[in-house]
Amino acid sequence: MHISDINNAIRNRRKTLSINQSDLADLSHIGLRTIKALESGAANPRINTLQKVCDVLGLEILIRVKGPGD
Amino acid sequence: MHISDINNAIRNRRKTLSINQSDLADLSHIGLRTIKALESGAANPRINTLQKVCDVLGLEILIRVKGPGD
DNA sequence: AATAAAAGTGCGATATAAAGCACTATTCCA
DNA sequence: TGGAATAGTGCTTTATATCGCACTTTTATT
Repeated sequence: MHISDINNAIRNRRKTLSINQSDLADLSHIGLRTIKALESGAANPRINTLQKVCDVLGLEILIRVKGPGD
Repeated sequence: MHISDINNAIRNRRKTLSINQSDLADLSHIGLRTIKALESGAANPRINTLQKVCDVLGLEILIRVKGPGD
């Protein structure tokens, strides 16, 4: 899962967990408006914002050296 | 490499490539002041900013479901 | 030790993420 | 198909990332 698909990753994971945007907003202490922006792709979020949402969803963000076959 | 170690990941990778902060700033089209903030840890960068720097350094940002053993 | 190169930091200006609010659009059941 | 739940969007305000500039501190080289 590449970072350019943040919005889909988050949405898919949220749906897998069967919660709505409002729940995710509350659980992650992020404004609903921001969650909406995140999922609709109209966002360039700060890393902390992304991190908070990922924490709630059981997702992790990694940074690593790109391999030859990517 | 977890996201909380962004600064170290970037610094280590930059040193591996033997370039200085000023070079990295130019190559990634990010202000030197921002690169400095990034590496010194005094930053909550936007994902695009991080992405640009990672592109130059041959790093990739991933998002994935957290495994049981993390 | 002296100098140069590289990195860290304070400040002010600007751009924009994040927020709430109000409203519209879509989805989904009964 | 009508109503309820959920999701998307425009607006304004507030918080803060990003920027350049100037300066200090640290590190490296001779």
